[in-house]
Amino acid sequence: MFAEPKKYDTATAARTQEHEADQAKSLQRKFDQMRKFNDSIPLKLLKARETTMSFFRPILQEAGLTEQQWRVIRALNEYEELESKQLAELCCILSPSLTGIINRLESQGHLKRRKSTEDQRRVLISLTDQAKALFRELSPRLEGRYAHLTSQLSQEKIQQLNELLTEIIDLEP
Amino acid sequence: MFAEPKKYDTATAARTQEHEADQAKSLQRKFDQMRKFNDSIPLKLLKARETTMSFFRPILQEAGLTEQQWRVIRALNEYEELESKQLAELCCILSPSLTGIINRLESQGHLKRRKSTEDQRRVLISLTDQAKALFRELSPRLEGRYAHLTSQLSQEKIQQLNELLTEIIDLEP
DNA sequence: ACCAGATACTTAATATGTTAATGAGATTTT
DNA sequence: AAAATCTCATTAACATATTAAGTATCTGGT
Repeated sequence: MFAEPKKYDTATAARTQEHEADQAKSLQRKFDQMRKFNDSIPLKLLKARETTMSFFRPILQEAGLTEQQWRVIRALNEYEELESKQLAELCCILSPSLTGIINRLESQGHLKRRKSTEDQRRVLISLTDQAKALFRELSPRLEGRYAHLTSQLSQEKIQQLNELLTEIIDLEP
Repeated sequence: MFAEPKKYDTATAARTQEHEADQAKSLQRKFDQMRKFNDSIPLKLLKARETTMSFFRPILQEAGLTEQQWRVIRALNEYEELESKQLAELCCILSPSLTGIINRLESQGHLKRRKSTEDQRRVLISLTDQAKALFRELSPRLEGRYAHLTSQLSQEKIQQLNELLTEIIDLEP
């Protein structure tokens, strides 16, 4: 059995429908026997991530940082110094994107580049004192928001979710 | 107790480390008592989504479609005709992005725009026959990949994951 | 009927995502 | 050792994400 086919039901859309006869048909699905648009793990992962990020965005925005920039700073705070490639893998950011992010953070005085002495191809990246100070300032507030987020689910659910996500992450196409 | 602090351990990094004495220190964490970089729900959601999308990307790429474009086509295939705003909410795409996506899909002949007769502000969007045909061609292959993906987890885990994600999606910051 | 405010979509500006190609430096092969 | 190959970072070209501002249209109160 499938769940009852829910019509498009955000508050806005509900209001919209009343005033829009054009769409009487569009809100009725064609094939209720097929997998629904919303019944998609990738889409739900996207939406879930969006919700979780909304907990942190205001703080980052106030600090003038994007979420990707914060990920980079956070990773460097933990590992001291990393190659571009390592940073990319840790932060889940592709190399070409990371180049730009590093450029901007560098020009803002948040991090330093140096070339590896042993392999001139590799670039080693680390935080400046300024960025370390920024991290110490923002981190507690963001951790507070993280606690607020996780406190709304039980400890078991967090555990479950972590395990499920880890399992998915390790799947191979 | 915390898990043992894992060093950065992708295959590439492992190779890298051997040749890179510069980083002996960087791979050792500073404060092992704090929440780890990788121990983050938002990051795991991002990585999990990335893994799941890797199941579909080759097919979409071969068809010359981005994942966002496919999301739009898929939604329109189900709802026949939608307003820009409804489409944005369904697909989890912000209006400004959607404008561009719609423009490109329209110029490729995949969809049609028309203005609502009752509210001149609203734009109603629907698929062309060409796009419907494309959907019928791609859908089975993509559903096959989706089945391949879900078959690697038990039915219960899929169920669990769906519930957990739905719960997170509905959280309010 | 009028007007202040709300709504839908678009534009603008900047940052990032994505794939392909490039250039410099290392590694392997012959 | 020289050539072919591989690797890392960057650049290029295009698509999308994000926030703010703009335009046209609609709504509700007066």
